[in-house]
Amino acid sequence: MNKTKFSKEAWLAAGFRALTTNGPTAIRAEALARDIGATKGSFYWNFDDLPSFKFAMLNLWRDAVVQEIESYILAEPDKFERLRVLTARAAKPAPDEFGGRRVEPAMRSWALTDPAALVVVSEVDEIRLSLVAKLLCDVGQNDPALVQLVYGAFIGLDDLASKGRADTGNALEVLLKVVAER
Amino acid sequence: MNKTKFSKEAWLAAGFRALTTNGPTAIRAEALARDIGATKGSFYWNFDDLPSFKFAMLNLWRDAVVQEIESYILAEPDKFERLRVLTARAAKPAPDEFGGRRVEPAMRSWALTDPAALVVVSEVDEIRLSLVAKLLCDVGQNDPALVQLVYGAFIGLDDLASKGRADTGNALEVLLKVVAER
DNA sequence: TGCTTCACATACGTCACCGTATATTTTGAT
DNA sequence: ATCAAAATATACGGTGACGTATGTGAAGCA
Repeated sequence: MNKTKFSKEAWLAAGFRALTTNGPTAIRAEALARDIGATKGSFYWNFDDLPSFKFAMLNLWRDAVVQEIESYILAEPDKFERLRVLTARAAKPAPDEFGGRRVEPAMRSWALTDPAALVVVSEVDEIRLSLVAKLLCDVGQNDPALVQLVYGAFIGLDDLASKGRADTGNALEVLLKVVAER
Repeated sequence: MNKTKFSKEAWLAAGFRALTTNGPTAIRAEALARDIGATKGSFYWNFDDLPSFKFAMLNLWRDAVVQEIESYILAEPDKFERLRVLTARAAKPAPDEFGGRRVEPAMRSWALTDPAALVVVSEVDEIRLSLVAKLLCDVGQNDPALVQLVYGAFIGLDDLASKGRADTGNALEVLLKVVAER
């Protein structure tokens, strides 16, 4: 299928591995090359330079997030089931996560120091905040602060989970239960 | 007062500036030296090497967190007021934050890639989770998932705030209001 | 004044990385 | 089998960092 020895996808996957294990500054041409058993030559053939490679990573992630939302959550017809699916996805991140490790905290961490990453993470936040607002609105909850609370908990619990602490699923379920009782 | 030109404190403050603006890998002897107008000589006189400098940063932060809890929250006698103070501190982080920027997200980000940082962040999480558990217990809430939810929201909203998005205070207040209604 | 120690500055060798330029191999078309 | 293009490898100059070794001005004390 792959005509070439090292596809763009292979390079990008290596990029996400580097990002999740050693942070954004670990995204380096020569290090990635060692990882996949190639040399810089292939990297600079497939990508113009490091910034454009990182740009490709960021776009890939945003597209995956949008895809995830559309295929898992919006596909669910029932209002309440949609919220349940949301917490379930939060509890156990997509199994096809790049590189096998949790990408979300790494992306948010990246955005702290890289303006290009901040742009994309902000776009994703916008998308997901709108989604949460809509889902909550569908079940009769219109408080904007509640939207921020749910999404904030989503983010924070993911961070705690990445450090092996929180049981994300239970905690978010409690929130939904509490909301349902209003 | 300072007999020496460049105190350990000045170096550590520069370290936090570097961390918050450019991430953990920006904590470099020569870069910090340029920042405070010194050279490496002073750095390696005051600290053994980079790992021990980072260790000093991590300890300083943990001590500040403990200090913060003891002086602001535990000092408050009223159960409910303690919770309110907690949300207030979350909304507007300590004004004496190192380097003038939000340290919390940077520390959690650091912990993603540095085992030494993970140890200290985990200690801090332990301390604050116990604190939240106690505060909630004091007002009659014993659900462990609720503790995780509150602390998760605390973390996540801080991250969102660092990206200029959430109004941390309002969101956490909503949570407490909801809890109070149980 | 001379000596020592402190608190830095400077000089050095090494290494990892960037991006470019230039081989070299592999693939596809004729 | 030949030739061109595609895909990857190698070689290079330059930069910035680490940690060590050594130089140096100022304080403190004789």
